[in-house]
Formats: sequence, C-alpha cells, structure tokens
Amino acid sequence: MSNDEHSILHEIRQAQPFSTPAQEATVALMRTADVVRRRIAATMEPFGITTQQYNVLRILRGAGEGGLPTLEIAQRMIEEAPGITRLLDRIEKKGWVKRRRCAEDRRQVLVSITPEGLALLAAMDEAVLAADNGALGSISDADLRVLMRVMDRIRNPPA
Amino acid sequence: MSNDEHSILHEIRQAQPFSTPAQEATVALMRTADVVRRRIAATMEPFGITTQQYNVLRILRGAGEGGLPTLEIAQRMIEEAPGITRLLDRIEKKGWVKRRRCAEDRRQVLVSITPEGLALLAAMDEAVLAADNGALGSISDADLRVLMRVMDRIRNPPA
DNA sequence: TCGAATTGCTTGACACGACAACTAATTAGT
DNA sequence: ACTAATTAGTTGTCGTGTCAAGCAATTCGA
Repeated sequence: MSNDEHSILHEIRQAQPFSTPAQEATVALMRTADVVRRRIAATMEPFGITTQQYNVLRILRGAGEGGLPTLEIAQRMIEEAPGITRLLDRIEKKGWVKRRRCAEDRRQVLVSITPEGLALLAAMDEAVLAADNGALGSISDADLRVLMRVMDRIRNPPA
Repeated sequence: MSNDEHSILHEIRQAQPFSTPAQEATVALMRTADVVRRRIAATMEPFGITTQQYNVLRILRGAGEGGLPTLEIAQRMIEEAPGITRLLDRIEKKGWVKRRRCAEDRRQVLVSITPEGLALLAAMDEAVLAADNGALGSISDADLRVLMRVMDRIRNPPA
C-alpha cells in the first residue's frame, strides 16, 4: 500500500521495528503534535507573536476588563508559574497586556489585555481560524470524534 | 455524562466555545501530546537523561559502529540542525557519544554511541518500554489503529 | 581551472518549558 | 497576638526549538 511512503517507521528510519502498537502510537503522537504546532506557529509568526503569547491574549480577551491573576492564566495554559511570569514580561513589553496589583489581595497581580492587544487579536482572528481548521481540515467529522475520544482517554486514563 | 469532568472545554475554561471541531481537536492534540511527553520524561529523568537525548542514543544504537553524520540524526528527529549540534554537545560531554571528522567528506561529523551510552540504554530499556506502553496502554488496539491512521493523515494531508 | 553556489555544521540570540529556591502577603492555629 | 503554614509571584538555571549568520569543505559551471 502507498501508505508505506509516509509511515512512522519510514519517517524514523528505525532499524528496529517498534515493540508494541502503543509504543509506535506514542511516537506518532509526538511527531504529529510537532507538525501541527509548527504549522500554527508559522501562521502566527508574520504577526510577530508566538503561539504561547497568542494563547495568553486569547485567554485575557475572554476575561474582559477585570483581567485575571497570573496563576489563573498559568492554569488555563498547561504551564508552570515561572513560564507565565516571563511570558507576561515579554507580552507586556510589547504593550499587549498590562499588570496591576490587586487591591484586595496584594499578593495577586491582575493581568488584562490592552486595546493594542485586542486590535492584534482582531487582525489575527481570521487567519488563525483558517489555520486551525486547515491543520485538521482533511479529517472527517467521524474521525475527529474518535480522535477526541481516544485522546481524552489518553489524558485521563481510567483509574 | 461524567465526561464533562475532564473535557477539553472544562480544562481550558474558555469563555467562548470552539468555533469548529477541527479547532477543538487541534487544541486537544497539543495538550494530549504535552501530557504524554511529560509522563515519558518523568520515567527518563531518574537516569539523568532527557527524552531528546534518549532519542539520539536510540538512533545511534540502531546505526551501529560507523555512526551517523550530524544532519542525518537531525532528520530522524524532526529537528533543525542547530538544535542537534547543541544536543550532541551535551551528550558528548556526558560521555555517551563521540564525534569524529569523516575522512571522505571532511565537512561531515560522524557521531557514534559509546559503550557507556549503550550501557545506559540497556539499563533503561525495560523502564522505557513499560512507560511507552503505559502512556497509551489503556487504548484498545482498534482505537490505536484508528488513531494512527488519522494522525498519519494529519501529518501528510492529501494534496 | 577558478570563482560561485551548495553542503554540513557551528555559533549567537531569543522564546519556551521545568525544577528549585526565594520574597512578600495572607491565613490558620494555638 | 504571634508564629507557622500557605499562597502568589519572581528569579536563576538548564535543556531545547528556531531563525539568522558565519565558516570550511566540496561541487558546479563557464
């Protein structure tokens, strides 16, 4: 079958075949995610923003005026706190978000998106939607459903 | 359904629902790969090696005595050349690989695994196999086949 | 054959992802 | 009220992904 042309085994050129289907699927999952990540990053790059920075702005747009505390943002990304701090540093330097101390709990730093940030997102919305759809656009709805279900189970294994 | 507990929408707490199933699946793919990557990294970490470093050693073990030129390794990982150079720097410093100039084409650097590297891999083999299986162990063979097929198609979209 | 591409890396600079340690503010326990 | 524990963030360090340059060896083309 012509599928051999782009099978994982071929891509890796591994001398030894995989020990198990689960192992092969694990490798395939990594590589697939990488490929998609790169495609999406490529559509963001012309706007001078990275996917992580874009995700933060998306989250903050959804949060509205009041903004969100730093760690709340970290939670919604999968990320650890340290990463968020510096990510916000860079985004703030570009003028897309602003930070202010919360009055009630002075440990918290409330982050909110600026008008410039909103304008950037607005300019990007169309391209990003197209890219996200494009990345998995060739997959049928039925396959997408199976994909989602299987991945849900991978992330949250039974017991 | 109790599935709501760990749905992607719940995990992201996104105010706006996704525009399309493809978009939702894209996000799920990223997060799933992250989760699995972390699980595997956790099993490698006790051996003082990262997943990338481990992958290089695996490739070199498959290559045997002669070793492989740097860029050939880069190709088998998905990675760019600069990343490989520095990855090899670190692995070499740990004594797991050695580099030598190729006599026929002095532009090439042949990289091969050392006995220490082989010993490390041997010590890790069992744990890694278990981890890879464990990561997707709860997925049925039928689902794995679908998963592989769909991901193949994502990586290599039709025309 | 001699200069112009090309190839195979390497280095520099910037963005992330993750762990550890640290500060400051708040809360809990006695 | 006073100390101990917790919470919210920040900073330092290491490993990696990526783009842009740069360098040396090799091949190509007139």
